[in-house]
Amino acid sequence: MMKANDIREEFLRFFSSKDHKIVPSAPMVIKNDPTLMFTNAGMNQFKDIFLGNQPAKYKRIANSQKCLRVSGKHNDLEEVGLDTYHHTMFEMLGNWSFGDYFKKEAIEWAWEFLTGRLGIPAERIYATVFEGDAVEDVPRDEEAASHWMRCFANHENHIIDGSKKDNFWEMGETGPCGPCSEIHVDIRSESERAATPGHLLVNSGHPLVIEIWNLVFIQYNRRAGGELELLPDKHVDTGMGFERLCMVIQNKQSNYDTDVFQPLLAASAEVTGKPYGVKNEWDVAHRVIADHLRTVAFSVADGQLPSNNRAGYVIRRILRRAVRYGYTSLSMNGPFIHKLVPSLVETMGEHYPELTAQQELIAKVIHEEEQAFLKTLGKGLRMIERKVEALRQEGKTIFPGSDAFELFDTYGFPVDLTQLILRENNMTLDEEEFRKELNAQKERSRDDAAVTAGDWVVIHDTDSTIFTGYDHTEESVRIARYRRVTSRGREVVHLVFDKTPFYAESGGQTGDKGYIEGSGGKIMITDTIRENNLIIHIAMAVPSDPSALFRAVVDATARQDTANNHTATHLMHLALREVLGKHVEQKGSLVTPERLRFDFSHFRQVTPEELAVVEQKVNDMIMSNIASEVHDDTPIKEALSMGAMALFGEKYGEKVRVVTFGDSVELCGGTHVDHTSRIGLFKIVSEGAVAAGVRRIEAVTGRQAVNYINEKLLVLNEITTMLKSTGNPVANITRLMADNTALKGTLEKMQLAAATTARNELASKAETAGACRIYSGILDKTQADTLKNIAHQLRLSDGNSIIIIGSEYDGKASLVIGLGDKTAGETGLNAVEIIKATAAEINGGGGGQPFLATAGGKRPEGLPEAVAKAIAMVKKVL
RNA sequence: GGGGAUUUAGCUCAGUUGGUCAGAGCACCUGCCUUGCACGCAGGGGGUCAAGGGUUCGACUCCCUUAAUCUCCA
Repeated sequence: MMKANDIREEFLRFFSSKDHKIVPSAPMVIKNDPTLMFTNAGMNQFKDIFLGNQPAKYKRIANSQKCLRVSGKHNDLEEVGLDTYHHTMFEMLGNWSFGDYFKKEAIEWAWEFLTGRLGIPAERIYATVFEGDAVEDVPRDEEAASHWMRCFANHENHIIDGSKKDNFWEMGETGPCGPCSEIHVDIRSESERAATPGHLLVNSGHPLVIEIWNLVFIQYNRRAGGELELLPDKHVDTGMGFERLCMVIQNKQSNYDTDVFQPLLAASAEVTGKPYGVKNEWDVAHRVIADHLRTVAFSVADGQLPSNNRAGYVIRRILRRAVRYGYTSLSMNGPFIHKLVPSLVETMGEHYPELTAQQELIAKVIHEEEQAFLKTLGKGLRMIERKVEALRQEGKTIFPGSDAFELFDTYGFPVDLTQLILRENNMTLDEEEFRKELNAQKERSRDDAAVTAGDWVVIHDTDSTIFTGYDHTEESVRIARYRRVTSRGREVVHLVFDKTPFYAESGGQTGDKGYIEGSGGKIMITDTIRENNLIIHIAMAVPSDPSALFRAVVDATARQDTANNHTATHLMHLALREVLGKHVEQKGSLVTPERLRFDFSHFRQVTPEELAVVEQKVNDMIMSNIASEVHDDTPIKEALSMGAMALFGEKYGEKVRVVTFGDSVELCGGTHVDHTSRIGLFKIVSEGAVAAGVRRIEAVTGRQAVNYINEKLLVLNEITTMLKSTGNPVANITRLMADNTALKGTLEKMQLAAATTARNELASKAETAGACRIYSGILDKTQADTLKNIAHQLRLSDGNSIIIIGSEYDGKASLVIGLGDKTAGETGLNAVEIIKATAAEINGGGGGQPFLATAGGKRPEGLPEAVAKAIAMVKKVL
């Protein structure tokens, strides 16, 4: 039997023999494309070539690409596990032609590979061709059909017309597109095939009559208005599902039965104690776990950790889906998926060294995520139990959809789990209401997210922008093209130049700001971003004459600050590896003019001592005034042999830019200082954790570092000045704190004593009215709190008391009325009423409880009046 | 990007349309009893109630802003 690894090799060898350049898989996580979070098709890394933003280096390319289909147009997540062929992550084998061969060769070679090299019988193969579409005014793809007719010895019923839905491929709303031709294979048994001919089952969702290869013939461009225009260069883009191909070649009925998944399923069965192939519910769960583990592990290896937004959140949800299946179907209520990582590394680590290298991190991240999710599950379970109990008390059996939605929306408690629990309690969910709430939320998000991009207006046709910013911050430029983009009612303009000194956000370094200036005046550039390889300058307006020549000027101060921070990041990376060890790998980086932020793999806290050493090493390198050495267009192999640190999950071309400062050698496209001394000073500001096994350091350099230290020194100076001491401020403060606690103790005692004195004095002057005793008076400079205290003590010690006291403090008047328990209960007096009536005298307001009320006012002179009035009020009742 | 939620002692969390309310369990310290498998008893330390404004006689509690974290939707 041909092993999966052999099949992949055979594919690459075959197309290599047809003069194709074999390229490595791009990372799964996409960094420079706002329309796409993950690579979801083999063609993603060649998108710029199709769009005409970049010339093709090779006319023919073939590869195997890691893909993820979990968001956007292709979202297979909820299907995974239920059947035997959906995956979140899969490998796509593909061959490409960029303006080179077209339909004839693409079809002939596909045929030759499948039937000749892999020996798939011709009678089991079916090909579809585009039937044409009247609305689009596109005819049937006769060209493709004629080539297929020459392949099949007996083509009757083997060439099938397909609709626009299945056989017209589009990348997105706009852009390159064209008809496609799919190859389907029938792997049913002889008897089944005799009973129902295969061509009737093509594209009908039969699990054993499946599409394995899609040949896309890109010949049109879809404009924003919806019309199609013919492309001058025609391209071929093909994709063949690797796991499905393995299933066909290995004579299996399911992708999961191939040697790609079997070891994982076996490990899952082992760890959970539930064998595969015994019970459908268990099997579904095992498949979910095997698939999702692959996805999460590769994602972490590519540098994308689970997090609470965007791509990271997608990864988190995938892992949670696996945990949930383990929890409900396999009774796993503790973390276990992380235990399967070694098995994955064993089967795929050889071809994907990034898995092996980061095995420990992957397992640790997964473990932590499992624990966190099990905790939210536990929380949700408690909430749902409370609600179920409340419903039971009321004798209801329908669980409100709004409650289920709240559990789901706010607490992340899966709705199918809610339903499961309700079934166990003989209750049902109001699903309609739930859906209504969900749709309402979707509506809100859609309204908010509306972004409309206009067509590019081309002024000067150029292949790609030349970046001159490594050497210049000013440049005379022409606008190559522009477009207007509206988002949330605000319009911005995207400008592309023929060449530019502006650095576009990339590799963690933020984009340059600045302006362009022409005869019509200045236009500010607020940011520079990168879409794939296009450098886009974000401006507020289109110049009056876009075809004119402009002077493009980068904000040089911000650029210098950024360069300081970027170079310092490299130096710190090196220092961290020297101090902590070689396991330190960059996991994220942000370089702005203000500061730098660096995330890296490390399993413990970095101690203050280690931080100090790192900081010292970086400052030593700064003071050594090391000159930069930059090698553009270095072959990647040569760069790596120079000791350059390549990052997993980063896409590198064959030629790379190498930035060297002494022992620090990195592959980097960013802007740097020419000598390290320009950085001036490096200061670490904070260190902390961002995820399991990942630490974050924030630091400042240059002017910002000086500011930072000055601010700290200012505080220290203030402290020493306040202490009036030249000695050690720490010792002084320690002593002060000790004194403070001691003083607090004495003060408390004295206050108690003063309050007791005041109380006694009030008691001695107390006058009797009926059954009650009135304690009244004006105390000397007493805080409202203390007054309250005294009143409270009096009312507790004497149930028949009426307390009316006031005092001036800090220019303000306070008044407190208290009633003993008996007074409050029997006389009908209410402290709140009294205080409200009397507070006017001190020009204030008040309130409280019936037995104790307070008031504050701005007129201390009114205090005697207020007290007298209160006494009068009380006496009237008694 | 939008909606919802959370933030109180070292940890896990209580805190009633604003009012003697800053608490519990675990952990920690001291003493006693005892020596093991969350031992028991007594006493004790520890909190700018995320940060900053505002309303109020009075704010952990109400309002606004900010931050971090969680969560759903895009």
